[in-house]
Amino acid sequence: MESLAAVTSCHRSEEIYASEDPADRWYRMVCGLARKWTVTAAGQRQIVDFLLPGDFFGLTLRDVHDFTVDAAIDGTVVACYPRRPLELMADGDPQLGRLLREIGFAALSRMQARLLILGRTSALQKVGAFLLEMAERSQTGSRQLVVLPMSRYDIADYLALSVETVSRAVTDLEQSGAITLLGKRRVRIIDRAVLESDAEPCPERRGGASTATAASRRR
Amino acid sequence: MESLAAVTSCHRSEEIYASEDPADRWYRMVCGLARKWTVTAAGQRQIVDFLLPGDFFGLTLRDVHDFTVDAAIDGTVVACYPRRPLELMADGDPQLGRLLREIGFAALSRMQARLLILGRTSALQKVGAFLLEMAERSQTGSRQLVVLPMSRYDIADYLALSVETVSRAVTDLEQSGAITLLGKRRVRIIDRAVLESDAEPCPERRGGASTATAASRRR
DNA sequence: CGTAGTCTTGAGTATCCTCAACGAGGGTGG
DNA sequence: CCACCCTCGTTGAGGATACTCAAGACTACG
Repeated sequence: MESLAAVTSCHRSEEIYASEDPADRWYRMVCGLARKWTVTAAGQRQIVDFLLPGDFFGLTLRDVHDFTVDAAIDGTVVACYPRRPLELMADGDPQLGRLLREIGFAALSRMQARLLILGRTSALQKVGAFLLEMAERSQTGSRQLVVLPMSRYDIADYLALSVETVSRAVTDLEQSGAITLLGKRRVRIIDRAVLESDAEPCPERRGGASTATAASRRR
Repeated sequence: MESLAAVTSCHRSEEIYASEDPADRWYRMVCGLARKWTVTAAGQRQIVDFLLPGDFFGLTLRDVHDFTVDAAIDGTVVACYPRRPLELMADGDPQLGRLLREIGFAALSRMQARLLILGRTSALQKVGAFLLEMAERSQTGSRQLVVLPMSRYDIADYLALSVETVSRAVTDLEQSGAITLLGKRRVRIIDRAVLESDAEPCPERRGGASTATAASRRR
């Protein structure tokens, strides 16, 4: 598979591909950070995914891309693979076919995890969950330390919050002792429980699967 | 592939699989409606996906499921396929391997479309986008008519809103002339533009890809 | 040293959630 | 048959949260 790879380096805000571009390549992050985004009908930039080293992207059924992907920081390096040759190669190699399948599933579960974060109601919960996600995904060795290569604006557009709210949430989390800031872009996680469910008494769950009602009570 | 299928019918709220169940099968919706959900740390039910006829689900890399899937209405029918035999069969059949890959990609793009809905800021936008999504996915012949098999509670947990807010948004959309209600669960779409970007002056977008700032202005 | 981008904080307002009540429809049992 | 219960859907009032607008500090860079 790597025999087909072409590696390129990107500076900040350089587009790797744009929405509506022909989708004839797959990509893999080598290092740095990229963001997958679109502009909504209401005119907001919505970041759909942050792409970290090891992540594949550009996967689609359609023949053009739905989103734009650009580098979030200088020195972002991506490998790209021509799609047709790759699929042809997979036709003769079940192992590769299986790998490509798994790559798709990995992207899928990343999206589902994302949905759970966006589905949180309060800003504190969203930011807390985001920090935990980044701690999980960017294994910096220590599970405590989180490096945030992206700006607060990026985080805001990722969580569908305003920049100010993100900033306030980070400040609040620090003041409540859940995290410590080591500069603007480095965070030490002190209390995971606070980030997961932000100060929630968390009553017992209901028993039966009988009805749709009860579950949505409780914020 | 269909030679491996087993078809079952489910009554309302019957679980097709539960979170943490072994993930040894894939599923395909035949008819009816199912919901994929989990309960967040804060105790809310978050519906991650509505599953409509033709949709595949249960796809994962892990050996247990992350979410629970249950039937949202009586008479929901699903086909299920044993995972290992299917993958073995794919090893010898590139065409099938390709199909399985495409199934994964379809689920992925469904999730990305979902993210865009959840990322909307106002309740009117979320509900409007939801109606358009349902109109798109459940092809009822007419592009105008939308059938909503799920309850308002389900919609609320899907959009991360309260039931009351969903209800009010639907009422507002009707009073503003964007939709017409034909009973509680049937909607006629009058003005798509209103649903897409809810009363948005929509100024021109900025030009350069130079910075992250400008895009997040505008709600 | 000025400029541009980033990040934070404050004040006021709009939106959405909570709590509460009520009506409609369906099923069950006296 | 009708009372009763349960779920669903809707509406109103009040309060909490996040957004908007505005200003200022900090950093990097030419």
